[in-house]
Amino acid sequence: MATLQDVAKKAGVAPITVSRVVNNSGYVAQEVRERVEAAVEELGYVPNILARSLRSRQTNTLALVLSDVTNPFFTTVARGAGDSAAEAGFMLILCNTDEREQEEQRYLEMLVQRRVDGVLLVPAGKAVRQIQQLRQHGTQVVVLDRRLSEPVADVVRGDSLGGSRALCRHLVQQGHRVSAVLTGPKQVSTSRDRVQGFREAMAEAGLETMCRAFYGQYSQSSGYAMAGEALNQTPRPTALFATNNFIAIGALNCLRDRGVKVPEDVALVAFDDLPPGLVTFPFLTVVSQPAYEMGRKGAELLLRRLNGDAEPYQEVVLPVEMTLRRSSGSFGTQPESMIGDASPPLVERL
Amino acid sequence: MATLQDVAKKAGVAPITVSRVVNNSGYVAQEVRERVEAAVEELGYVPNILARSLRSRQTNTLALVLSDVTNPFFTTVARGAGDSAAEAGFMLILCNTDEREQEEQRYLEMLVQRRVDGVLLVPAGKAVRQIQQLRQHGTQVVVLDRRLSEPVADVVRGDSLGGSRALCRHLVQQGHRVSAVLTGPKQVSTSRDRVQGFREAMAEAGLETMCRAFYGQYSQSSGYAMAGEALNQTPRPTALFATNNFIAIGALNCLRDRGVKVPEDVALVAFDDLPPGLVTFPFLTVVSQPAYEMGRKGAELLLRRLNGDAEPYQEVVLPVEMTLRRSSGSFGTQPESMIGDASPPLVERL
DNA sequence: TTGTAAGCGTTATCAC
DNA sequence: GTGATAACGCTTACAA
Repeated sequence: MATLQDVAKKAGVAPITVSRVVNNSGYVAQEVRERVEAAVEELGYVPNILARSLRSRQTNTLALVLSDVTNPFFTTVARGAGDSAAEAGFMLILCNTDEREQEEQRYLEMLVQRRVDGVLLVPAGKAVRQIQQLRQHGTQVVVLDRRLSEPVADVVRGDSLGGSRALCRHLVQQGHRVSAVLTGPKQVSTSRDRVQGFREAMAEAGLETMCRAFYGQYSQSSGYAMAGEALNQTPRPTALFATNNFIAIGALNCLRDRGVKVPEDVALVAFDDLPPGLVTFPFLTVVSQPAYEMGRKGAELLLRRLNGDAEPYQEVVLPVEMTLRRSSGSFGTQPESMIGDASPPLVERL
Repeated sequence: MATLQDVAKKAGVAPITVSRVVNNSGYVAQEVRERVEAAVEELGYVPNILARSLRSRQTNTLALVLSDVTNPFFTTVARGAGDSAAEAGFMLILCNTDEREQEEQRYLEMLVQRRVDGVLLVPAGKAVRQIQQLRQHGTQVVVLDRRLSEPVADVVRGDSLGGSRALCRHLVQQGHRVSAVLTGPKQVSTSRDRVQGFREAMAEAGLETMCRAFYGQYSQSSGYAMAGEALNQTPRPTALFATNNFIAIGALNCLRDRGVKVPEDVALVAFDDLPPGLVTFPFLTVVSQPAYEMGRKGAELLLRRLNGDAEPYQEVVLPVEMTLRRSSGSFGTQPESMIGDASPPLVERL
């Protein structure tokens, strides 16, 4: 494989001159430039970014560390981040932690070794120490989706508290008195915030003693299990709040297996919509977050930091949107025709 | 940031000795090893993989170049590839081409510059030249999801022909005489193969003159448009075959907007299921591919190549699975209850 | 079992 | 405008 040196020899110039032509930096006479370009062409020269990065201390690479791309919410975040990165000429490394702090730690170490310029992190745990370590090694960090206990990095997240409060107020309005929230791990801020929104909405209605919170995982199986537990309570809840899409799906499966009808017997609302169109017959009342925007904004913020922006850390809270559908009984109790249902759901921007 | 040299000085050994300790390669006396490890610890030394890669000509990095992670099929492929890579200590770079050859080319060039060890490619076009170029630059390639016109790389793909044949035979069995296939770009092999399967099934039943093929994009909007065109044909088709999930969704929207009921007025079958559970009320009769396996197998094959496996190129055709559901009329014409429907769909392994 | 010397392919720095 | 020189941090090849 031809190197910059080879090109220099062939063009009869110094290596640095080739470098200047290739990178369009510094002054190069038109005549020399053409000679170099011809040599590049002839030799099929492809610059070695590793060598460049070693010297320049810039890899033009970002990483996105999240729990699972397979979750449609994160899929969309990944696409947004990827688009931002590509526009800036950066590549994006993807890492799935499955919400395990140990995996996260392992990936972060690998990323520092590779000298990625920045990391978009959806932290599985507290993350404060990890972020400080990254920064110590010269790696910038922007946190996505989740809050930090201390302001050690920029954060881009959705309005978990407001969204869940709206969703649960809706349940109260629908006449539900006994309800339960099925949520993810306690150490994840979205999990805590969404429970908090639930609590606040119930407290407003004087129902704090009538509701329960179940902590588990942001997974279908956990959603299934938690729904089962919730249904065993007495008095039995007439409404369930699933704090993410996977929990909602698990809960739905549990309800079906038990012969509990939604929304006739039990209402179900959830955080995170499935991408519009992906579901043929949208059914769940949800609060959805601007996932694509989250990925995009996060990457943009990160890139700005890399360009030396030294503003204090900021927390960007993106607005969420509530969509009322059948699962909370908002459209009567008769199943609608699966096809040809033209009545649009009610959408409220929060 | 501490370097290997710093560690060497602190431990009173030569740099190469530190290298041996860090990489667990070559002989190092226990006593020396401990001394080095202490120094590593004390200085917070993190190896610089860039420098290592520059010398060793290995980046321990793979790339996955596909059309759009947002497509649940590719999301799952990405997860499979990511898991394989992680197990081998490799990182995975993700690139979205949106089925544009120019973007693909741009990404491939960037990947060569970065000296990734291997590329998992879902080619937007013919790709033969691109693959040869990559290999010329020392980058291994495994092609996913799509066939190549010449055997220039390993291929891991699903059984498009067999799957679509089965799906379309099913349509014939259901009594459909006039039908149409809505498919992606002509230059993509899956698109051609699925049309071919459709044609073969129709020919078997002597219906070749009663069917039409519409080529477009693997997108919702294209699916919508093609369904519209198909419905304008006379005689109007009573069955549509969408060759991927996005086209199916677009078609479904078109049918709904036109007040055409599925499956009463028109039957719809499709390639690619949505991940089980992701859809609350599965409705579409589909052939689904083992997406996770495809990503995993592809990455494994690639890693084996990197380890010097010199077998001739192989084409791995993964079996697909047909699932009969309501959209093809397999379960009668009455909409079933959306919840509490315990009757399992019919699944056939091909 | 450990070390020396050279080089991987660039770019930063400074000089002309 | 162009170039010489050194350096980025590591590993290969060979020697001791």
